[in-house]
Amino acid sequence: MNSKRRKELGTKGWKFGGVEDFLGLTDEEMEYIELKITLSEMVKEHREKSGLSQVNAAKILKSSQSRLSKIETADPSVSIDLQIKSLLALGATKEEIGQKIAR
Amino acid sequence: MNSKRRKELGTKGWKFGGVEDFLGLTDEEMEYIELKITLSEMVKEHREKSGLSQVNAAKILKSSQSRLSKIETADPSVSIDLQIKSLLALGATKEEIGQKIAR
DNA sequence: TGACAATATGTCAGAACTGACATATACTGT
DNA sequence: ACAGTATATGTCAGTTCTGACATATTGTCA
Repeated sequence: MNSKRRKELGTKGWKFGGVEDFLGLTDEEMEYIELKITLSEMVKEHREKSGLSQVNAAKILKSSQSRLSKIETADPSVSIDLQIKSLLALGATKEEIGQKIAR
Repeated sequence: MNSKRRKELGTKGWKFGGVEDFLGLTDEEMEYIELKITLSEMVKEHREKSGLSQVNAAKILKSSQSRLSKIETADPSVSIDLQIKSLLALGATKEEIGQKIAR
């Protein structure tokens, strides 16, 4: 990740733990963000596979189109918790989720 | 799960989505809880493998002994988010996490 | 181009989560 | 039984996340 991209994340609401701020994420922070991005892609895939718009899928999730959009774009205001609940609600299994995370 | 156990969870702070309340968890809710329990076991394993007490491990996590205990007992007040951050901080990799979730 | 559907972004009040503390219970060795 | 260590449980003020709404942007088709 170059510093331009990092700055971009920074200005969009990502803020990172300690001293390193955003000129040097720890491995741990990197993995966390990567994980979140993986899950966001997975939600989008599942939704599209079901032929649903965000508006309709949001109803299934008992949420709103705007939040679903944020889920699918790995917005910093979205927790991994919500991403996983969304995946399960869209019919993904633990197996699928784990496998995608692992590789 | 029998209804006694379910009641126990109910009284301990677990509360489940909709109509079914706790006489009939949806698959989705079951999977969510199972996932949380899996992660809680994983945190404990990792900590013990490192020979750390909850007090010492909590320092690494920048949290408290009591919260770590809750993480390891899958307390309803703990998010999957926090469990995953904890695992990463204790040195687990995405690969390990995914694999454990998947099987 | 313009109308329409889909997705993205900004904001905020209410809900859920977090770290910290106090306290309780369990486990070990003496 | 007692002291010491480890883990569990209850509570709460402060922080973060959530759903909803408004609005903006992007994509599609005639």
